[in-house]
Formats: sequence, structure tokens, C-alpha cells
Amino acid sequence: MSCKHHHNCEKAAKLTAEQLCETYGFRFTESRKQVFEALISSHKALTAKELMVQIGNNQPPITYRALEFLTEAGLVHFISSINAYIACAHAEDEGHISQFLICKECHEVEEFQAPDAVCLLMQSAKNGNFQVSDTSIEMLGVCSECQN
Amino acid sequence: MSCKHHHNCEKAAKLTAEQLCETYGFRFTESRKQVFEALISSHKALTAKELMVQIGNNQPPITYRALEFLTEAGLVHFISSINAYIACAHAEDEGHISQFLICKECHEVEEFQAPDAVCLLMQSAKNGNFQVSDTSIEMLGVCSECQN
DNA sequence: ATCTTACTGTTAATCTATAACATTCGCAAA
DNA sequence: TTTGCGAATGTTATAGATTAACAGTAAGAT
Ligand SMILES: [Zn+2]
Ligand SMILES: [Zn+2]
Ligand SMILES: [Zn+2]
Ligand SMILES: [Zn+2]
Repeated sequence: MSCKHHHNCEKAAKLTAEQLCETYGFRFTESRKQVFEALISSHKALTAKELMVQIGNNQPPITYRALEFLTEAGLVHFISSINAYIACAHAEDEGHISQFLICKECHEVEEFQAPDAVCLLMQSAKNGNFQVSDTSIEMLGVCSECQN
Repeated sequence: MSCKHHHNCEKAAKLTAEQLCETYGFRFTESRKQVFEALISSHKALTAKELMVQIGNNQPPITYRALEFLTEAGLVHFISSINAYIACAHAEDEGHISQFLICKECHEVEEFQAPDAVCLLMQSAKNGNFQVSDTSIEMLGVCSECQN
């Protein structure tokens, strides 16, 4: 599978993940690895259920725990508008804001960055004296592939 | 309750709602009215369950149907990051993009507009040849009231 | 009057996520 | 080595959110 969507793909990302875990004293265990690999090897966003099917696990807590861990570690993002998870494409950039283009045909998801837009949004919030802790930008539509 | 957050509040909004329904040949029925009024009279975002409690209805389909109708009519927005619904503050501006400041303390939600930021985001999508049909911007944080 | 479509009432099912608790694992201090 | 501790897992069951299905009613058009 090609990798136009990830800055550092699969192997590199796994390395980043392992290092990140070690840095903070956590373990990149088997179940976490399984979930992460399932996500990084698919550029699509996967629901918890789809993940469970893919890694052959029908015990929800195991998958949900791995997802919670990976999400908190910043290795995976949760896309609330479609209730699905995706491996982060910029994990090395810690604490960055999540911005997604989500194709409703093929479910492929591209994580992109538009710092200038984010800046304007932050400005808006600041004008309202609102202290932002978490921002999510989710754009649903049809990707270039699926427009044909 | 004061109305710093709505451009046209309660009565006016209800009127807009009724007109909008009539225009498209739909009815502003009792259950829809109940749900809409519960939302418009609270500036907070309410979950489906909270709504059901508030309008004294424990038959999910009724509430969910009303919510689906109101959402499709553009009178109510669904805020996916917190699984809650809020009455739209700009219903007269049809098809506008949803942007929210969501206070995680008091759960009050402000719908705001930042057209220049949206413009930049659209540009980003366009550069990737991505055809956007629906955009949601959700900023979680602490409102000015709750910072004290 | 009857036809059609929108809308409601009700029951039950499905999908999604978490609680609770016992067990094991990895690691470090005694 | 062994003891102790927190992190992580295994397992069962439950809670919570949303929808399917189908029968029935209401309102406007012809
Ligand atoms: Zn990311
Ligand atoms: Zn696509
Ligand atoms: Zn709105
Ligand atoms: Zn607040």
C-alpha cells in the first residue's frame, strides 16, 4: 500500500510509538501494538468494532483500553463525527491540533495542518475570553479518488 | 435567563422554526416543539437523555426523531465531541458551518462564526482536491464565566 | 370520501462503551 | 531471592446510546 498520507510510515511510526512509550515509562504491549499496527497499516479510520474484527478480538475492554492508551499518548486520534479511530500522521509533533478530511465514500482519512486557520480560530476564542484546551476540525466530503 | 448567546432568542427563534417548517411542507409538531423549546431555553448543549428527562419522555424514538428532524432542518446542531444537541443561533443563515466553543465546566455552548478561518480550511481542502460537504469545528475549554 | 404521505406509539433489538474484580506481569527495593 | 507494588490483562456482566420494525393515527390533496 502506498503512503502518500503519512509523513513517516509504518516502521518509522512504530519506532516513534515505542520510543514515546518508553520515554514516559509505559509499555508498548502486544494488544497495544496490534491495535496500533491495524490502524497504521490502514489509512482509513476504523471503528472500535472494525478493529476488533481485524485483530480477531471480541473482548471489548482489551481494544478500548488499547485505544484509550494510544489516544492519550497522542499516537491515535478519535474522530468523533464518525466514531472512528485513526493513527496519527504527526505523532512527533506532540500536542498538535487534529484536522481531518474524511471521505464518506471510501472512509479514507487525511490528517492535515492549517496553522493559519487554527490561529484565526484561537483568536476568535480569545476575543470571547474563552480558554481553549482542545480543538477538533473535521471536514466530511469526497476525496479526489472517489470523485470519479 | 439572559440571552447574550442568541441573535434571535426564544420567541423569534420559534417563529423562524415554524416558518422554516412551513416553507418546506413539514409540520412543527408537539414533540418537535417540545424538544426545540427545551434546547432553545437552555443555552447548554443537552444530550438525548437529558432532553428526554427534561420533556418527561422515556421513549427514545420520539426524541431521536424530533432531533433528527430539527437537525436536518438546520434548527439544531449535533455536537459530536460531547454527544449533545444545541439549538442553532443562526438558523436564518441556512447551510452555515457549525463552530462551537464548549465549556467543559458549565457545559454552556457558544456558536460562533469565523468565516476567514473557514475560508482557509476550505482552501486547504481544495488544494487536496477534496470536495467538502460538511464541516465541524469544536473547541473545548473553559468559558469566561467559569475561569473564576 | 378516499388516498397518500407525514407523523406517532410501542416493543424490542442492536450497537457502543464501561464497571467490576480476580489474575498476572515487569520491575525494583529489601 | 523474595517480597512488594503498580501497571497491564482476562473475563463476565452490565450500562448506555441509538435504531429497526411495524402497527396505527392524523392531516392535507384530489
Ligand atoms: Zn495527529
Ligand atoms: Zn474516497
Ligand atoms: Zn448554527
Ligand atoms: Zn463555563
